[in-house]
Amino acid sequence: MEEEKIKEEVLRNNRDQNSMGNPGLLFSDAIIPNNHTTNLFDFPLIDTIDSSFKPSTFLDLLATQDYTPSLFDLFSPPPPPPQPPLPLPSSAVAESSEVLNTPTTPNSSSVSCSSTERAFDNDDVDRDKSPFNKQLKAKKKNQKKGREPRFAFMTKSEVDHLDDGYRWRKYGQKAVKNSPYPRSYYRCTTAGCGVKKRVERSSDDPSIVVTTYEGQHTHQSPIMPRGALSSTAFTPSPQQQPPLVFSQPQQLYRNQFTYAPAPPADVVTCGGGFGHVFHSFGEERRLIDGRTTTTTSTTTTDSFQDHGLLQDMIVPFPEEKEKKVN
DNA sequence: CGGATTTGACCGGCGC
DNA sequence: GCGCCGGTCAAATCCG
Ligand SMILES: [Zn+2]
Repeated sequence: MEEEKIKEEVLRNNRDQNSMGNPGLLFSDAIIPNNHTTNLFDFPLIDTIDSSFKPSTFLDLLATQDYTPSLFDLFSPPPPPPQPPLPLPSSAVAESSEVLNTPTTPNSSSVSCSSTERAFDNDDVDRDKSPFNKQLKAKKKNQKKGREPRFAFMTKSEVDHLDDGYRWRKYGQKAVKNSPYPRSYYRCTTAGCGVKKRVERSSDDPSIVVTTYEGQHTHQSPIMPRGALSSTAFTPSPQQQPPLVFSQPQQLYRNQFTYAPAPPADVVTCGGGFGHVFHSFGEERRLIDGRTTTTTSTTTTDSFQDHGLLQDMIVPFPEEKEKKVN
């Protein structure tokens, strides 16, 4: 299966080259019409994620965050960097996800955004299982703008399935309206963990995968620290056994790094122009077929000037990776 | 044989 | 009220 994906990606790549007039421009082109601010970035993204999102919602969620900081605390554990077998020479990447790994690989770029948060809601799954009705189970969850924490990751990768260390079961796939690529819906297979995730490729940049996580895992990643699947005998992750949650309510990680691989400055970060809580975290990297992808996600809290941040976090990568040769 | 995918149908919300 | 749309379910299927 993966192979297929790879093939697909290859195809995509071709297509990309063909149809894309400006491959150099990454999402910036799509997402940020103006090289003006970061806010813009956020908006579009969210819009994409939530069809009927609208600024109000955005506000709402932000407000929520601001309103209940403790919630953050509750589920703060971001997708712990599973750190797959990454033979990266980088120094220790270590512990904090916020610590941006050193750009070991050329092909990586990332951006992120986040959204909503919601308190614990009992998911009442009392779906009626009437035999007569074909399927009348409507999940009453919040279909629209529920209040669960959501984190969107933009990853530059050719493969959809970035191994984030968790086990996912696909439960649906739908065509995305404005995109030739479908969106896949996954759910964490761990019992008691209702974390969901959807993965879709950017229509503008086939090489970018947008992964949206919903909820927080109530468990550690199933992947074992000492690798089994990794042929590499070395364990990248030092010790990833935090209690469960970060006890830091305000994890103001400044991890807003973005790599600018080829394009010098189309990087973007998300910004919350509303001046609210900022949240961030996460990063996943995967080495694929010689290609690495990195993702980072962040959210913002205070209205900040992405300017400075960007500057700070951007790691210009002059190195031109060997793109796929084909 | 068990678990993960696939895939078409269905559901609730929203816009018109 | 109807149709569109995103999201989910579940039966069938696939695969190790
Ligand atoms: Zn989970």
